[in-house]
Amino acid sequence: MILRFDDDLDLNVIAESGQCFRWEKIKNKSGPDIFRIIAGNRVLFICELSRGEYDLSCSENDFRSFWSGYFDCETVYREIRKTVDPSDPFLSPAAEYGKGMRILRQEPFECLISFIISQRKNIPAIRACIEKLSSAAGERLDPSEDERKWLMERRVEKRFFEELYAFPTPQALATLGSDILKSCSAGYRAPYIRKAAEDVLSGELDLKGLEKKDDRELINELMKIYGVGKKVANCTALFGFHRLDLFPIDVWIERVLSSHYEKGFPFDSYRPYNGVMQQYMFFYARSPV
DNA sequence: AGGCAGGTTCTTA
DNA sequence: TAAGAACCTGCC
Repeated sequence: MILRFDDDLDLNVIAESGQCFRWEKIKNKSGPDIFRIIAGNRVLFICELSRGEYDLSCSENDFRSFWSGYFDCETVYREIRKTVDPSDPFLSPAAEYGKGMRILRQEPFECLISFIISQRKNIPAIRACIEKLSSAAGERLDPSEDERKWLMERRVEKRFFEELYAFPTPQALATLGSDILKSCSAGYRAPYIRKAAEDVLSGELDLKGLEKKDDRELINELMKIYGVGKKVANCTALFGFHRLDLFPIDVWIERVLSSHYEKGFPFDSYRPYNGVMQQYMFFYARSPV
């Protein structure tokens, strides 16, 4: 389907934002690059044809029922971006550089496990680990006939869609052999992953139930999970529970805060969207220039 | 070769 | 309560 969407949506920015780890950019010599997105047990291929015009592999129905929510199409990020203080010497250029950023609505369990994995790993390593886990324990994902047709027409190489795996369910992760878990490069995080999956499976950890808690209480609950500290809890809440005001502080943001905000970041000015500001700052701080 | 990468837990004072 | 060590693994 063709989508016309005039709010901020830059696929390159989101793919490199560090909020999601299963976006793969498929380079295309004879047209716009195509992004393959795996979310839960769904896959979507999408590219930007021209400014504000996107080509998606899904049906309009699938877009309405799932992807539009995933991309958080209801929220107008352009308006949030415009609230950035133009005289802020760091955030202002950061927001300009990160124009097109959105906060995806990702699935809480997938998010939780992904950010547990992320500790002391760089982004390529996080991706690799999640891919290994998914192919070891995830359900096989097969594009529909229509999607295949879409892919063939655009000359997408088969290796990009012939063997895809969903993110593993709590059940699958809880019962995965620890030797296999280790072989997915989970390292010392393996017991954390196992325990979190077991707790969700047993009902001791009720992620669905956490949705009604306020931000403070949600963070509190997430931090009770073995292997989840302040940073992972904040990332899970921001990206997995769509708590747009939460502001995860990792090493990159820490550097930004200490070098540009000695007197403190103006959180009060950006409520309830401090998390969006965090994404601009993170993306800008990590930019090659 | 040794340090480091989107941290957290465990130990010690 | 706070600082420091230890932790898997892969990549420079």
